[in-house]
Amino acid sequence: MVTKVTGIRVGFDWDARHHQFRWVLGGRRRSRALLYSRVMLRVRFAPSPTGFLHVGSARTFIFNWLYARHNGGTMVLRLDDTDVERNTDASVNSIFEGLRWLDLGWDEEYKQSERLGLHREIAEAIFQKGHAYRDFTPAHVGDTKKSGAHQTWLFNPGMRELSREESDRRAASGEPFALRFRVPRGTAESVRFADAVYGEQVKAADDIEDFALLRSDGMPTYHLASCADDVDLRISHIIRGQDHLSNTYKHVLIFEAAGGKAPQFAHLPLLVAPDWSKLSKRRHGPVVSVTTYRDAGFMPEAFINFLCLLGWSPKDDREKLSRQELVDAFSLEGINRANAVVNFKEPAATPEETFDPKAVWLNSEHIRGLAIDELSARLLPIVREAGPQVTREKMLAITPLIRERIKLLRDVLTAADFFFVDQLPPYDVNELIPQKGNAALAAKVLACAGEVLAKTEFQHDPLDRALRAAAQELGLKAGQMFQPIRVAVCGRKNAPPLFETLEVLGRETTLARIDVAFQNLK
RNA sequence: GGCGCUAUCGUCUAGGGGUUAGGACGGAAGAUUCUCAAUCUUCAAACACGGGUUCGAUUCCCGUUAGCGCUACCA
Repeated sequence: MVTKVTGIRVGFDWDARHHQFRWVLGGRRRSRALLYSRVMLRVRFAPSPTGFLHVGSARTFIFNWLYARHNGGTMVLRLDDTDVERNTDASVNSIFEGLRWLDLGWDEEYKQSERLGLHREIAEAIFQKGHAYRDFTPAHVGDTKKSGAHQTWLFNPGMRELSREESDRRAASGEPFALRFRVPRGTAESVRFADAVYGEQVKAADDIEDFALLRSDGMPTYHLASCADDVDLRISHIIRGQDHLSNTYKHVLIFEAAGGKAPQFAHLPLLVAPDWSKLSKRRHGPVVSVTTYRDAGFMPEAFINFLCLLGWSPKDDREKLSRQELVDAFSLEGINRANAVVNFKEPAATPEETFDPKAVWLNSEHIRGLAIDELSARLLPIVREAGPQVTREKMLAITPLIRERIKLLRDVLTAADFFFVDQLPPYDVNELIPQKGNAALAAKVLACAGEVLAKTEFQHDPLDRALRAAAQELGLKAGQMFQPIRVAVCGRKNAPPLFETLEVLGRETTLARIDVAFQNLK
């Protein structure tokens, strides 16, 4: 394991001369290192840039970050980009875009492709120690699963037993080979590790195949590169998806062969689709991509909150948790073992129907938890980008009227639309007609309202008094009076409370819209 | 096929040898305000199945089933 003391490196270091990891204790400042000696917690998030950042990866990132922050540890971001065939810049950008939106940050950043020398050295060392062998079998083409190769293979016969002399000779002659790990066979040995989530794990070495370390083009495989970097970067805890649980045996083997000690593992249950299948962009569309949530108007803190509740629980009845509350509450013990369904709807109609209802609800909770000026500041760019060049002041006045009426930030565009235009788009004139009334009554109400509002101060209380008085005079219920006015100024029945709305709209706009409605009624 | 992981309301989960199996979302009904929303109240809704162990299992063990993962010179 790796320790570090403020600013001083303590832990495993790769010793190129002796082909192994060695313990190092803080160089010149050894005495101080000993003084402050404590285990430094280091975690990493290691996405491979072969696609956009998806929600499962985001959750892995978040859990790592939470664990680091909870324990005062270090968060490492490492791009696992050893698959040159499939890596794309677009993917790298998408991942950073997603992570930036999450706004959690990280402390150190690495790229595996810049560390190939280290990987090869370690592969060489493992080979020199006899834990690996050259496999000159030509690479399989295509998907072996589909080509009917369902039988278990554990090693390539003939290659494992190749003498060192012959192996060297064929390698020297330029024959391509993959380097495979020589897993102990027929020894009744087993590989074990303790997983912080899944408990004690044991597997017979005989059931582990001779996995590749190096491809025939000399590039490291994921297993090798990942483990080599984990040791070199002194990662203390590997928190990752459960799809790696069975790979972990191989990793333990690599850690041990490289002369290091395996870190602590914690595997996370997977996020799956409503039909329990794996989340995939091809099958489930954009709902699996983090940026989709951003673009739909989720707030990062709500999205993070939602993801944390998938496969983890604070063990009390809290649902809405702030970033800090999550940091405080997070622990590996709270992680579940069963896969969690992201309950989105497959055929997407409206954004609200697409996403997991709980995510939407949490977002509305976080919106309501925001101070008006803060919420207003988040809403403003969304509105401006959509067209209307509202002023900051006006947005600030509108915000309290819609805060409890929007679930996603983008809902501001539909909830406050009538504040953003000079003239209302056409609406159904029949909407102007109040309960138990007709067009004539609506016209009467609007005419009256026009008169009253022309001479009323545009403040909540005066408006309230004046309009209620007018209703009484006309012998109408308040609701019958308010509806025609509301529809006249908002263009629809469902809108924020009337007096506040009129106050923000102002006398001029209000009267103009009432007049238009009055004309339309004829 | 082989190896492994998992199984509590529709979904996320709490719980754990004796409980009215708790909470949340979503759903339904009602209250309330000028509509909507918010809020409040109430209701419906779960321990996958079969064997053990036990005085007693949803909880522990075994099996079945189902889902998922790994089984690539992908990560």
